[in-house]
Amino acid sequence: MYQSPVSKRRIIFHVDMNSFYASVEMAKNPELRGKPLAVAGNVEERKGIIVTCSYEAREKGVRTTMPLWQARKLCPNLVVVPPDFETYKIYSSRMFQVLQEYTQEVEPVSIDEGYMDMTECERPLEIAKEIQMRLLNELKLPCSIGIGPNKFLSKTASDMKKPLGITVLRKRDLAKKLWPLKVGEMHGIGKKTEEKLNKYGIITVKDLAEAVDYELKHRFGINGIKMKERANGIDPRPVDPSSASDYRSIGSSTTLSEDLVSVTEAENVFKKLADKVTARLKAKGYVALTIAITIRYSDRKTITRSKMLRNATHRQEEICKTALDLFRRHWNHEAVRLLGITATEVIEREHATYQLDLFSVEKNEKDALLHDVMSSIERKHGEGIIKRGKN
DNA sequence: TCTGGGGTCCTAGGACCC
DNA sequence: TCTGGGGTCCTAGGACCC
Repeated sequence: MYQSPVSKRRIIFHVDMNSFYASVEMAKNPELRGKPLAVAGNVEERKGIIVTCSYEAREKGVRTTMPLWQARKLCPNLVVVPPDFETYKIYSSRMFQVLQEYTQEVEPVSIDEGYMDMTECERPLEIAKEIQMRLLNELKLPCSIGIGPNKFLSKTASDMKKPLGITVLRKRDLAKKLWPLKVGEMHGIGKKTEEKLNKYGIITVKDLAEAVDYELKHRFGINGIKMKERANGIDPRPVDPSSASDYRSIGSSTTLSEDLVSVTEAENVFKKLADKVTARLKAKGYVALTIAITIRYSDRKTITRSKMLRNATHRQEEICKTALDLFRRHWNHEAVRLLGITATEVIEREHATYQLDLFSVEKNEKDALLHDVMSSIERKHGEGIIKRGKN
């Protein structure tokens, strides 16, 4: 039988920081330790939701995404602090620095979790303990570590014991540890998919592991097959250290303090959103080929509308104008709760092709001509335009 | 007094081309 | 005379995760 090169037995760690934002706040300010602490968005009631909370707060029933007023009702002495993302990023990079001392094969998944390929490690359990202790002693941050033969199992393992857990999940443990769980507890299966699976009589992970391939394929597409593989402990995805560094999209959105009902108001919001998106594109050296907007109405119905640009851009005015055009064209005049701008199809600026070719000027009509002329003026001023290209 | 903001990936339909 | 099938691009929306 053909043996793929990745069939070598692997040892994968999943390191997951416990209530990361709250833990950083406590590391920063030790007086907060042992208190029911919540990091909550804008203290304005409408935006006030729990982003993360300490285990002391969880004991009282406080949960992530819960509105602040509700959390305070459950836990009257809740200490609430606003998020401080700059500090979280600093702690995050220190955390990853520690992980990188053990292997170069570290793949950050989010600000507070990552995979490590520890296949070459002789004593994984001891090393996991060492990493956990170092993060706790040096950064004052607790974490859970899952150890398994692939990403899915290590991720599942790290979830099994929190806080400060170390859990090994081997293939031979599947029937005992994974299969009794409800399918919704599997990473990657959310509420909707769980409901759909339940409808077909698939309740536990064991049911999924034993389900008939063609039925899954028929009802869930390629994802159905993947779900079944995971339920059987199969996951060939490699740990990819480079995957975290490239973005697919960069966006910014805001829930308004009051519903908005005019284009003028929308214009003001889009200006600020475009400022943010522009700043972040520039900071990362990206330009965008497509601009999308999100409109959420007061009944929470949400639409997205997008437009491709002729030239990749990171310019605030162009992003703002495109967003506003989209808004004018698609807004149904009902009250708006949230607006967002997302730059998608982002590419590194230096990799984009610079050009102002006669062909496209001939092909496109007046506004293209105008646009290109404007752009060429900008280029003289060092702004440079970037042309959508096929390379 | 309900429910933020940052993302990723997948699907599906219509337009268009060969 | 009257219509195949494949591929790609673009747009919209949904599900999921942290």
